[in-house]
Amino acid sequence: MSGKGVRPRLMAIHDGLLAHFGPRGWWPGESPFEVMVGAVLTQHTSWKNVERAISNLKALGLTSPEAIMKAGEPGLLGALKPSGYYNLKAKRLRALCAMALSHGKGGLRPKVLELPLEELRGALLAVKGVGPETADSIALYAAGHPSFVVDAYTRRLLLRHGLMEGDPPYEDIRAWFMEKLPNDAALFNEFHALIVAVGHHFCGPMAPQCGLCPLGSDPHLILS
DNA sequence: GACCAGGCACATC
DNA sequence: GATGTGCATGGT
Repeated sequence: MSGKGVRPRLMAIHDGLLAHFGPRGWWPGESPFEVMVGAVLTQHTSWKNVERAISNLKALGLTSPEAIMKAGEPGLLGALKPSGYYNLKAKRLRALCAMALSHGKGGLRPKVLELPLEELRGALLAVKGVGPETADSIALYAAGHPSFVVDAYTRRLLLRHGLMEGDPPYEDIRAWFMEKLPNDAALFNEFHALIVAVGHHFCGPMAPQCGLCPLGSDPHLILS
């Protein structure tokens, strides 16, 4: 879909969701580094389980890239267990930490986060186990860059509203949002968080029907 | 017991 | 390039 009416429509969706759900306060995390960890651990995993794993890491003092490298893979497995895919995530987490440390330390706010957006994104995407959604989550929520995060709910929202058609690749959807919306990290932050909120509301296990798919139960909210 | 969750890499056709 | 599969726990 093209046309000048798109931005107002997107903003109306954003505003409607904000009015309904309130500010989401994303990302839940005490430091940029904790956001980075959470971004990897939440891959295809509910946030509840990620919280347990993060809590385990904290209890073991594994709260910095250095500590996680020092712990080794086996030293992470137990803590990561509740978040699922723990063998995989131990590797991914360490690969991310190694990359971060290669750009200098920085403790709870690793130096790598100071890179310009596209450089940071490239560095993140070069890490095995960090795909576009994880990279953009880190760029936006840990570094504060205006990088729009696209997830499964975002896709459904666009298709449900007829804003895009077919099965556009991740990069196209991200570029589309970034072209239509003002370049504002705070807006991207809230918008993605609100999309996840409405996704949970309509598509989560509790929802009898999905409001973002053609079976929609309450289109008013997201069509407003 | 089936299905899903704030993905990603890799194999195969 | 499109589609399929492994990775794994915890809630509904």
